[in-house]
Amino acid sequence: MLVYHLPKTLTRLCIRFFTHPSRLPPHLQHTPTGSNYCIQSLCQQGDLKQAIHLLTQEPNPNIQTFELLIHSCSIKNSSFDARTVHKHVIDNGFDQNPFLATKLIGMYFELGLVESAWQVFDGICNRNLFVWNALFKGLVKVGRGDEVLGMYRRMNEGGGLSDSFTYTYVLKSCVAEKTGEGFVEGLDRVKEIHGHVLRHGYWGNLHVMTTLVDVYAKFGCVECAGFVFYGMPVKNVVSWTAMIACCAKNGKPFEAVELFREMIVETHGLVPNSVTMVSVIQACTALCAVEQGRLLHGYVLRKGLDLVLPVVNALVSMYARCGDLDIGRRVFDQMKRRDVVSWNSMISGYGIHGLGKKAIEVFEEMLHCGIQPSPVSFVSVLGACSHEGLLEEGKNLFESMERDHGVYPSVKHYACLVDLLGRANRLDEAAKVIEDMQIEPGPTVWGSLLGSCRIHCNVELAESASRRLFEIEPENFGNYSLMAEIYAQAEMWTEVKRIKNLIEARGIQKLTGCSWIEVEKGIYSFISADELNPKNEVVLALLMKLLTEIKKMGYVPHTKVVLYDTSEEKKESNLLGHSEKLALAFGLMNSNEGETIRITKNLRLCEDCHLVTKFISKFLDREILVRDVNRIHRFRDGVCSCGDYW
DNA sequence: TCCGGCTCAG
Repeated sequence: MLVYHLPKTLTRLCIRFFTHPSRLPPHLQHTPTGSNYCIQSLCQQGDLKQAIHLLTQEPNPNIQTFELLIHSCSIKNSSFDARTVHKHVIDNGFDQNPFLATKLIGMYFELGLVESAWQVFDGICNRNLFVWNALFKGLVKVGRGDEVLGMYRRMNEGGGLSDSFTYTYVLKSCVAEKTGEGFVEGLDRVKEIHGHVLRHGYWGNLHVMTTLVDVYAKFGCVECAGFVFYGMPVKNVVSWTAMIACCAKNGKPFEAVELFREMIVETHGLVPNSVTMVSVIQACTALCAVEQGRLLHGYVLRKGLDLVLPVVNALVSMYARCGDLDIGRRVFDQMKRRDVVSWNSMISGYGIHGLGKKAIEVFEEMLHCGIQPSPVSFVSVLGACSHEGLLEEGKNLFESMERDHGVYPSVKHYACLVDLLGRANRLDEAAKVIEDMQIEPGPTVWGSLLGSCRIHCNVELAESASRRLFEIEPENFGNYSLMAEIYAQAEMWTEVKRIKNLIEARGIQKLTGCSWIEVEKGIYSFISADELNPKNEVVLALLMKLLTEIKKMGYVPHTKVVLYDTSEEKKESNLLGHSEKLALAFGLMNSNEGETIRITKNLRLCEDCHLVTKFISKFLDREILVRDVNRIHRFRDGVCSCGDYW
């Protein structure tokens, strides 16, 4: 009875109690307002079924009621109810209401019912900007970015003006499109939209500009991203983070860490958030900078960011990939909550160390905990099998993917399988797998086969794989160098020359070897040089001294990896300039006896460097850790953890 | 009244 006298605003506050018409105050019973209250109340309590039941009896539902009903359908992920509610929207004459149309479009995209979303959009005569934006947002969400640009043009032709939201969606749609229609076209579109953004005066808008930074980053254009970033009149944590992530993801981890420092030192009041931390931890992972990483871990703990799953996941991965697998495991074990990414981080951590059996163990533990494996879980565990040569286990896991877990093998999984078979010298079987594939093999799969051919010196199969690779990936230097290496191993020098001519004729950019090492919390990079750089004089002197010593122990330079047809002497000198050797010598000069040396390299470790590092680890009784693109090599007492099989 | 930017596993 009290409610009877309450003013309207207070009555609204009481809505949550009106879960049934009988609970309404008398003056609201059997009135449209009362029924609306009941439906809204039920939606808020999550009882969608009952709400819809009332809806069928309600003569006059209003816009707010429908808004809540639509929202509930998204939350409950119920397509059936969604269609019922939509039907009622139409029956009640709201089908031309732009507000509800926006909500309906959002709902249908949320439910993955793209065609229904389109129908709502097409049915609206007077579309306002919200309706357009809902369409763009939804299309990006469901990965149909390729349909955005055409609609954006149509909107412009119809005289519609964009706002900052429109630009962020349209920009993101270019990324979604990147994989589908080609890289260059996508990038051109970003530049085109960039022009629109500037012409319409959005150059100072934080959201739009940050999206631009991110989108350029996703295209790998660090320069363009930097241009936008440094041109921003006002920056906040998010824009800084976008730029840091851009560097971290695009092979410039060093710059990422520098930017992080700059952000903390030079800006006032900008506090890194969890996303910033994830990005900079990722950069440290790339650099094998575990000391930096430890400092960041401390910061994470002080700020209570260790409750944020992605942050801890990034830490687990950082320790594991930097060689501190045990610490990674400890962080993992202490997690209160784990998602599939946490598990995958741990699985791939074991994999990169060549501990396939441990990786399988963790994978099974994950299943036991009721976590549904993701496609990445299989990439990680199959990769781990491959590193330890666990052929049967790997094959069984591959077969179980679809059968037991409903995960369809993608090219990456096939690449793992081909690698697994190839490394085990089952090259014909590997080739058969490719032949029987239901999907287009693509460069990763052919690349796996070519890599295996290198291990087992199979020139014939390598030639057929490389022919395909040169066709589908004409710009990838790695393929040419791999093939040249295979010819060099077989001492087919004319063919080596032919490949080198091909590289020149096609104007392919050579990949420079680069190694990083952390010394006293500073990070140093070394670039491989064909000519010895006098700047590295001290480093080279130490290196030569070491080489003289290990030659006495039986080291013979592995000059076959040098693809120049030149004198043995010149070849040896070329080997000396490899970045990992320079980094190693630098590390030895700047560390204490007994300290582990950690180096990371952007390419595959060459046979000669591998050999030299083995000898040096024995000669100086040092543990040396080298992470190349594929795995971690732990050198101890003249032996490498990879078993010379990488 | 309706919508935004940056992150972890391969």
